[in-house]
Amino acid sequence: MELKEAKDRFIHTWGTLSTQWGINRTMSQIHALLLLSDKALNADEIMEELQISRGNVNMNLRDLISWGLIFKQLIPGERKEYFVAEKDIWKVTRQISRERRRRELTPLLDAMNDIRTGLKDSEETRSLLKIVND
Amino acid sequence: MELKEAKDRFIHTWGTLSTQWGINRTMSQIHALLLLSDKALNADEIMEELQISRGNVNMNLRDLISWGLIFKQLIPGERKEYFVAEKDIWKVTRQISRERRRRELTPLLDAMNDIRTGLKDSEETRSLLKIVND
DNA sequence: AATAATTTTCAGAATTTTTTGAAAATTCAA
DNA sequence: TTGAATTTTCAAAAAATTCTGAAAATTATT
Repeated sequence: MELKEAKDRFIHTWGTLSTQWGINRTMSQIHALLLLSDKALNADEIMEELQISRGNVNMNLRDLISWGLIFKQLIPGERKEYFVAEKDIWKVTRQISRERRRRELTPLLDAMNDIRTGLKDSEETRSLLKIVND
Repeated sequence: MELKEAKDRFIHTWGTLSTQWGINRTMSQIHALLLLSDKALNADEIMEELQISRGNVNMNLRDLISWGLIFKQLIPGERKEYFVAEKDIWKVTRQISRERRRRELTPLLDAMNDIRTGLKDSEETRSLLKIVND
């Protein structure tokens, strides 16, 4: 297998599986592409490589940045913005866990808390409280 | 807050957040409903409670069973099938992790393995191998 | 200040996922 | 058996999500 083919397969697999984790396909394909690239890439290069629109690239790059998975890199003398991925796979994993907790688990726990404090105490509430308190 | 209201809120919150984790809303609402119910419920009761179709209930019940999160319970003298959820929240968590690993992580690792073994060795492959090997 | 390059936005289009509901299949009781 | 009760399937409809592309906004250059 050639390097190009291997990379394409990796990007494709990564993108397909991600949807099952609630992450959209393009976002993870861009992430994979940057993970595998040893140089920083700009929007046009990503569009070209993945055959997707500028708007799509732009939105997903910003998402990836907000997840702390990629970073802008300004290249002196270049007008365009370039992007690089965090390459340390363990940092990546930790960062994803941290963000998920912040974005999704915390709101759930808050909602549970609201329920707990708002709930009248009674014999009946036991099973609910047991679950909500864990 | 009344118990009924608290339960409804819990089910709703659970269902909303789940989509961000790649689990569909109905599946997690049914799960939440069964988690909170101290008696086993049948399809009609779930349809009624969540206002969804029979087909939808049926499919998602089977999904939940295949995830090991709920179980069929046959009630003597009853024709209908009843369902109960695993109530121990830690067992639930462990079960979800285990299933996700089996269903999603394993295929990813397999795909990576294919790439690794199929890849010609060369100077260029280093960065890819580094990621794939971790 | 004018203009050229680049990025961002977002309404509508395309795609994907979920849901419905009626028909088919299955199960059980008489 | 027969048929009534129940469960399962699945094509089509509905809903949700993602993507496009052109216009608007921003940023840098002359």
